[in-house]
Amino acid sequence: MGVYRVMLENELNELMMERHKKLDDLNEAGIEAYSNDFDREDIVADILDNFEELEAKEKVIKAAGRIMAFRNHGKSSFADIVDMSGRVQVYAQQNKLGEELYELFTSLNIGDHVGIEGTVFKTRRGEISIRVKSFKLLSKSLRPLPEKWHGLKDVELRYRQRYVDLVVNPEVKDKFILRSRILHKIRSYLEGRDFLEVQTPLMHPIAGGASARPFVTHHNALDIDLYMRIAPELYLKRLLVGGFEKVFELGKNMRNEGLSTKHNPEFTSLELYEAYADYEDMIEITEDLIKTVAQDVLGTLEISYDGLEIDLGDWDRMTMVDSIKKYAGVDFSEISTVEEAKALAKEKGVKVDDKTSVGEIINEFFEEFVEAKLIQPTFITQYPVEVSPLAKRNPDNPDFTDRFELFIAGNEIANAFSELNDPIDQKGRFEAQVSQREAGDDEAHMMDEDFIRALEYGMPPAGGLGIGIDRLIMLLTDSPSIREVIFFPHLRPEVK
RNA sequence: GGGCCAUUAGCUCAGUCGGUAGAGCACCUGACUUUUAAUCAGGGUGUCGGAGGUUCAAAUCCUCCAUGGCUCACCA
Repeated sequence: MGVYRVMLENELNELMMERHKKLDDLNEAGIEAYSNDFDREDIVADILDNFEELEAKEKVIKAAGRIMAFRNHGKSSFADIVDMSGRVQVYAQQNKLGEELYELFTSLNIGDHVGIEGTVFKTRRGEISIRVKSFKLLSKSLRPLPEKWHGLKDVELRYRQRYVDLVVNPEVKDKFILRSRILHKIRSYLEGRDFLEVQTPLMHPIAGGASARPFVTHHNALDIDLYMRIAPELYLKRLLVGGFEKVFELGKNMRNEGLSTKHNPEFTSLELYEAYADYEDMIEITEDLIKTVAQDVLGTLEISYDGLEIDLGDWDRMTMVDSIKKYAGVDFSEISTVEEAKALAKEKGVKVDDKTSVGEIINEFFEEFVEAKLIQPTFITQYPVEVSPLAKRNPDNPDFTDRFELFIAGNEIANAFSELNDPIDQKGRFEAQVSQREAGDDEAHMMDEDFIRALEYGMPPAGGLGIGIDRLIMLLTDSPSIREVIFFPHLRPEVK
C-alpha cells in the first residue's frame, strides 16, 4: 500500500498524495475504502419531501451519495451529500459518534461516496439535515474535484472528462436529462401513432441512403470490408416491401467527415416511414411531433436559441425556387438550360464549376443565399431531382421531387419526401450517382442491386422522414454546439 | 486544410515596460458542537502547453510544434 504511494510519488501532485496517504491509513486501520456493504433505503428527494413525517416518527433513514462540501466546526461537522435526486446536509457530532468514528468522518474528502444512517432534523436556519448515527465509506476519491464555486469551465477538460463535468456542473446533467426526456417523448408520440420501433444493421456491405463518406471496417471471418451506416433508409424501405407499414428507427449514423459545432462523426437520427402516405403527411407529422415534444419537455412553443426568438407555433412553407426568388432575387422558374443557370451563377458570384445540371445549381443558390435566413420554422419543398436520388418526382414537374427540408434557426432539422418506389426510375438515379462517383464525387450514392431487387417486388407508396435528433435537441436546449448535447463528443486523442 | 484567439497551482483566474511566479477555492496544521461559498490563525503545493531562438535576464519578444475554441473551406 505505502509502496504504491512511493511508486507514484513522482507523478502525483500534493493533493493526490494527501488522498493516497489517507487511503493507506484506512487500509492500515482495516477499514474498507470501497465497501459495498451498505443498503441504501432512502433517496435524498424523498427525505426532503417527507421531512415532517420522518422527523415525527424519528425514522432512521439510510441515504448514500457523494460528499460535495464540508463545514467543520471542531467537535461537530456539516457535510453536503449529493445523490441523483438532490442534495442534503448531514451533521456529525463527536459525542454521538465517539472520538474514533468522528475523526474518521472529518478525514473524509470532497468527492468521497458515503452511506449515512441517522435521523432527520432541522437546523436553526431551517435546513433539513441528517444527524449521523453511523456512516460507511463506500468509495474513496483519489483526485480533487474542481472548485465548488466556478465549477469546471475548460471546454476541453469538460468534454474529455465529462464525468467530472457532470459532477460539478449541474446544468450539464440537466441538459442530458432533458435529452433523455426528448427521446422518450419522441418514442411515445410515434408509438401513439402506431409506429413500430425497429433496428436495422449498423454495418452495411453498401453504404446507402445519404450522400456522405462512410467509415470502413473489416469483418475477419467473412474477410470483407463493411461500411458503418450513413443512414438506415434503404433497410427501412426494405421493411416496407416486407409489409411493415409504419416503422421508425431512432439510432446512430456514422459519417466520415469534418467536425464542427454542428457535426459529430456519429450522430443520432430518427427515420420513419409510413406506407400509403406522402410528403404532405410527413409535413404534418414533423410539425406535430416537434410541437408535441417541445410543449411536453419545455412547456412552451416559444423558445430562444442563440439569442433568436423562435415561435414553434408558427410554421412557414415555400418551394425552393420561390425561396431563392425571395432571398436572392433570382427566378429559376425562367431557367431551363445549364448554360443559362451558369450565367446566372457567374453574375451572382456563385461557384458552380463542377456542377452539371440546373438542379445542382439551384441547390447551390439555396445553400448560398437562403439557408441561413430561415430562422422561424420553414418547410422548403420541391427539391431538384438531381440532388434527391431517393425521392419521387413531382407529377406536375418531374424535374423536381416531392421533398421537403425543415429549417429552424438557419439549421437543417429534418428531411423528408415521398419515397421513390419505381424500381426502374430508382435504378436510373443510382446510375446517375454512380457516374458522379466515377467522376470523383466520393459522396455520391453507390449502386445497391439488392435494394432495386426489393423495389422490383413492389414497395407501397410511402412518405419517409428523417430528423437530426442532436440538432433538434440543440434547438430545444439552446445549445450552440452539438458537443453540448452529446455525452462524449469526438476529440483528438489525448496527448500525454 | 486556411485565418484569428487561447494554453500560468488540482480548479477558476491575475501577472504592468523583459527584471525573485500571485490570488480565491481545494488541500494540510491548529481553534471552534446548528454552519450555509461557515469563520479565525498559519502553510504555496508550479516543467508558466512543448521544443528551439533573441537577451546579462523570457510566463512576457520571435519561430516551429501540440491541443482546444471561433471562423472560412469541406460537409446535410
